[in-house]
Amino acid sequence: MRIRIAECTVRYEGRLDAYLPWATRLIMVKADGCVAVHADGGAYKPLNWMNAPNTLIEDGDTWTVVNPKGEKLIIEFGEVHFETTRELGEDPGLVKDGVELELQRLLAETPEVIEAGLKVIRREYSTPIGPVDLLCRDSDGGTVAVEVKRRGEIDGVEQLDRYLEFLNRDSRLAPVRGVFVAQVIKPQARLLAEDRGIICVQVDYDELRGADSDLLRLF
Amino acid sequence: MRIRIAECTVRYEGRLDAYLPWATRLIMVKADGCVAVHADGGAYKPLNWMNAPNTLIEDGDTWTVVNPKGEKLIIEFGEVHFETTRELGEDPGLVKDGVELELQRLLAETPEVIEAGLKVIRREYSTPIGPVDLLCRDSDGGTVAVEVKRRGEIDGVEQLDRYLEFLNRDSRLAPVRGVFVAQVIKPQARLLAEDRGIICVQVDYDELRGADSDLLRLF
DNA sequence: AGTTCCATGTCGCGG
DNA sequence: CCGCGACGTGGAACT
Repeated sequence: MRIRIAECTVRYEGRLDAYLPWATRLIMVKADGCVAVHADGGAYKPLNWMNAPNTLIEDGDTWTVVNPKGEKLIIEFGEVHFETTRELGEDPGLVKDGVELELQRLLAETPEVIEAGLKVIRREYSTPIGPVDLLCRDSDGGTVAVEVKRRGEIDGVEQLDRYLEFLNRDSRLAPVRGVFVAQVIKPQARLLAEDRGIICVQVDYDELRGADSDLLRLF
Repeated sequence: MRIRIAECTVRYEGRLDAYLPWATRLIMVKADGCVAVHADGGAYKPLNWMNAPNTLIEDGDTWTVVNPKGEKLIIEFGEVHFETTRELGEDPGLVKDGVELELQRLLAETPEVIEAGLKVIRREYSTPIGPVDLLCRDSDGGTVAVEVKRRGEIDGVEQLDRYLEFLNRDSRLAPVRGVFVAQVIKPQARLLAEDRGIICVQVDYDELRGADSDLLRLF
């Protein structure tokens, strides 16, 4: 990794055109070749950047970074206040927990938290327009399509609605009800869901983890 | 801005739980207090971060960053290979060009590139479910809702369809046709649009700029 | 390579 | 502060 703090202007020509006037900024060049230009504020996102793969050409006080798509980043330097280079080596990477897939796995193990008597037929049930998170059967023998989201928003409801439209064309499954499950469901999403006859269920991740381990303790 | 290159582990507890094993990384603390942990690769996004506003507590070789939402970032340091601090000052900020708003502005000035005889009634016409980009009247006196996108994808068509559903309930406007305008329109979006009776129009940004300045030259 | 969908999305604007 | 939509979204998983 190479770090430079310097006076500079930056021009980006690609998906849009953008320009940064003269100021002091930090320029970071990583081992994979990606370049990021940071200001001293405004969160983790750089002001300008160029992702790998790309080519960095140094020509005096001008750096030109181009990528295969034809996007271009041109940095013109004034005074360089500071510069250093250091190899960091490979990173073992991030271990995550608590995302949608985990939520789906927990719900697949304890579908009764969604609705009493609900049984999972298939996870990731494949349709031509994408996989339904959980395909279930309710206590009356009816089919239920469950869409799981961490946060329930309007596009998630529409996604489920598209699945339902398709599933209901299959005479072996029809009629299929929809259930929209999320940790939080936004009012607009709830409204649209109700309008489309889709039931909304909010679940708590920690409770779910508890219910899950309670269930496992029975065995 | 403060920069440290060091051996470290990082734990994040907040919207999810995540953990980074021991490795050499770059830690960046900006003037506004935000913290980012970078590996030597993998684009501009840090492995872990905490945005402002937050509080950084240094306790020996452990940094704890907490924010008002209760999210927490804990960095434990081993050997520190390098450290520097430097004030960069305020950044004048980025000047952008060529985004949706600009496209919308250009189209509002030359709506005839969408359809001959089209006239703009209102930009950002407000509805309870959001603003319609351009509300127009066609040469036959019919109402036309135009949704402008840089890239035309399926969710944009659905957005327009929701607007149309609403606008058609207004007897002063109905019937309202929909026109979906974008620089590129994906096949799936085009298919869905046609299915919903929505017309698709592709426009070229540079041509539009040309048409716009041609038009201005007449005055 | 193209497409779809998730994200600790982030960011900015308007109510 | 919430809601909502754009983003040079980026990134991963799957076809």
